[in-house]
Amino acid sequence: MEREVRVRFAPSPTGPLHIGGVRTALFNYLFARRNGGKMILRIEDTDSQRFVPGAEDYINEALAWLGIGIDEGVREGGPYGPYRQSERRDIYRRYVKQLLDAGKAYYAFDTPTELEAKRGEVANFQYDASTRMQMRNSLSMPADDVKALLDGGTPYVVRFLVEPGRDVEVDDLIRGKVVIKSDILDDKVLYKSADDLPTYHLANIVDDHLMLVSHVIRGEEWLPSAPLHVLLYEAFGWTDTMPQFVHLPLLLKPDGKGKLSKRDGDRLGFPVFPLEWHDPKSGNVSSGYRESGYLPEAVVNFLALLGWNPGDDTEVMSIDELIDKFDFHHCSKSGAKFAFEKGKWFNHTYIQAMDDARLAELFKPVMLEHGVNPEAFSDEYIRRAVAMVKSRVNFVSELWEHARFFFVAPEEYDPKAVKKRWSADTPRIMRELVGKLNAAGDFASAALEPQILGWIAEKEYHLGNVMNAFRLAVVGECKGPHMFDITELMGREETVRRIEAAVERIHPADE
RNA sequence: GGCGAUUUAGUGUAGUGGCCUAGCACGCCACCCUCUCAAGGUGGAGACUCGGGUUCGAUUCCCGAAUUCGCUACCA
Repeated sequence: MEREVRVRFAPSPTGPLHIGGVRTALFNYLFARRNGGKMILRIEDTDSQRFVPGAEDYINEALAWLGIGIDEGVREGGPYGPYRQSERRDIYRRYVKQLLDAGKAYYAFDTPTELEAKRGEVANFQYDASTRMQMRNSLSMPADDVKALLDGGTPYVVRFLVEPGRDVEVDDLIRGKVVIKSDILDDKVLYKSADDLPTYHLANIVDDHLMLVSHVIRGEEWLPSAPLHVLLYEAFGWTDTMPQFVHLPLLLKPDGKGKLSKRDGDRLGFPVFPLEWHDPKSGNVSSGYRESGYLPEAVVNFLALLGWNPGDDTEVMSIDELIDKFDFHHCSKSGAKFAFEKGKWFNHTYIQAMDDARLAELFKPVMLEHGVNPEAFSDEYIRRAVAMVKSRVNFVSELWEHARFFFVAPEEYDPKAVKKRWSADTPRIMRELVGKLNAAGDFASAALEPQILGWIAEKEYHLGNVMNAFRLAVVGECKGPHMFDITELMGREETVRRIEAAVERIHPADE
């Protein structure tokens, strides 16, 4: 019978959550929801050396921003807690002892310095069946000596005893069966007495087992250690409930080589973190998707399509649609270069589809940043202004450069446009235009347009020149939405004021 | 070096032996639309890593090579 789907996202709080980690979290979430299962967030803080304060909060906030819901975790609680590994020491100790008692693990007293020296003198040194008897451990030393060291409080680690000569099989949902020889595996450290904490491998297996995890969905960088994990399940006698492994392809640098790293973002001009991160140690600030103006639903959609597809040509999908279509059958096996250009397009697409009122709300802080108080304008005015220019932006922040003229009269005029569209005769025509605008009854776009166009035709003026001079006066440059839509929103008074100001201030380039 | 994974246009991908003169999207180019800039519409350039097999027939199956990536810590 099928067991309940329970997946976990298990980041380690050593810094801000990376966008690749976000993708892993997303796939876990999508799979859990698709199968009516549970999503667990487990904090893997077994490396006391690399712990970074604030990282855990960051992880929670980032997932919340993206809409990746957690069913069980540090904040949410749940029946299999605690969900922070540093709080599970008792549990790990018990299982380490179990392995020790069963002879599947042993004590090792080699210091890090000794190991380092060994690696220096022996090429490709590996702590395994071929070398362990030459090292200082409970296998190579007399029992009395071991006991003495232990009693004396000598720091030690517990290593997993890997039996050589075996083919270890890992069944992966994306890659099929992967077989490796146990000979090439080393006796991994499972536990370190120095901080009374297990390493990833032990904690991971114990927790996944205890938390009833059905599918381990993680990045491909874990594939090489999956055989070790299989061996661990065997050693504990848990093979019948061993989770199904799924190793996701990695997110690669967009330009050259290697997996996407924290440095790449600022180097290539796109964020690699969901949220802005202020490093507590260095004080460095790394940009985030949220602060860069990305919409969470766009980020989710974009990320979902990096390494997965719905099996058809559909690309724009809400998170609910993604959940509905998600499966591992359509996951690709190879790493995906991080295509941030397409990410922009997704954001563009989501902005177009967004409700104008919501977009206007998102735009208000941007106005404030540019010294314009949104309170000085009606919500409707802002909403309509934003609606008119949104088709040309990828980000909410870009709305400003396209819509600023709705809020601030031009202070200067694009010199190239002036040169092209503002001739000696233009001021006269513009004054005439002002007269027409003042005389016009209805200032609505549909009503005003035929009147002005009619006047231009009647006078046999050059349509392009007049309209562009008009635009130049009102907008400050020759671009933007339909001219009469602009004037309708701006109103007669402001339109006329701007034309008069332009006539005052623009002097056609001499010669 | 060892081990593993991987391989369709610049990028993300569809494709499970004939429907492929290889589809879609981003990006790029052109045209249309148009008072401008976008958006939108239409069209275009652009790919099955290579070499052997298997087969009547391979992008699709097998073998080999190459490529790229990952792992190789008392980090995850």
